Amino acid sequence: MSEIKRQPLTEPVYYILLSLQTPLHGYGIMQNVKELTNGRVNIGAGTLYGAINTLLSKGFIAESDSDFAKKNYIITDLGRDVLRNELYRLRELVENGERILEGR
Amino acid sequence: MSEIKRQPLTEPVYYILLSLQTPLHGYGIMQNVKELTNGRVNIGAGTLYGAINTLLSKGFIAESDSDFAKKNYIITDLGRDVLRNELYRLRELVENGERILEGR
DNA sequence: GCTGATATATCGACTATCGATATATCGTTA
DNA sequence: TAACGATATATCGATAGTCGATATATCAGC
Repeated sequence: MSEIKRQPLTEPVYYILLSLQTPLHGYGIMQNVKELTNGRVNIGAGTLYGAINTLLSKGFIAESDSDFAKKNYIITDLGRDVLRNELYRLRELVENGERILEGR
Repeated sequence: MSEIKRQPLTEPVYYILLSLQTPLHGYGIMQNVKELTNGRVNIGAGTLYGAINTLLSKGFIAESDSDFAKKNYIITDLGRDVLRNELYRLRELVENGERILEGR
């Protein structure tokens, strides 16, 4: 497994990548994440646009069908690999937590 | 739910709290986390001792039966509440990931 | 025309992480 | 007994991520 594919993701970045299975623009990501988490996760503007630039430069997302007012993004194959690995990592956290806290 | 009980935990802090169900010292935490995660999570010294101080000041852990060479710590009731909430948050991340990535 | 929602972007403050560095003790073994 | 690696605590600086505030502009409805 290459290093780049198994970096832990922060919660905002995880939800940004989950939101980009189909093309979506920045503001739409904000709303989508808020809805997905029933209002719990509110991505700040600074986080969002900073994260988008970082994800673009890492090749985890790409620009897609932007018009003059809205820039749309979509996850790349590399981004999907990273996201799948993150899901494994999260399952490990949950399993360890359940085993230790609930004695399973 | 009070604010302090639902702050997202970072991975190192999560594993530090999981390690302190029984009294343990700093270096023991390092080793325990490495073992729990099959070598994947390696908590740096700076992270560990910085996190211990933060957790002490927040009341999530407390000192317990230290001797001159080893300082032992244990999770508090507040810390256990925080850890349980973190487990709920992680399950939400996993469920959202599975639903969106695997169409469940 | 006014207002609020939509939309992108930058800034500074803050926090956490990490590896490097430092110091000291302990047990083994050459 | 001297040397070594493991144990153990602690600080430092570099880096990166998050957040809220601020700024700017467009768009729809009233």
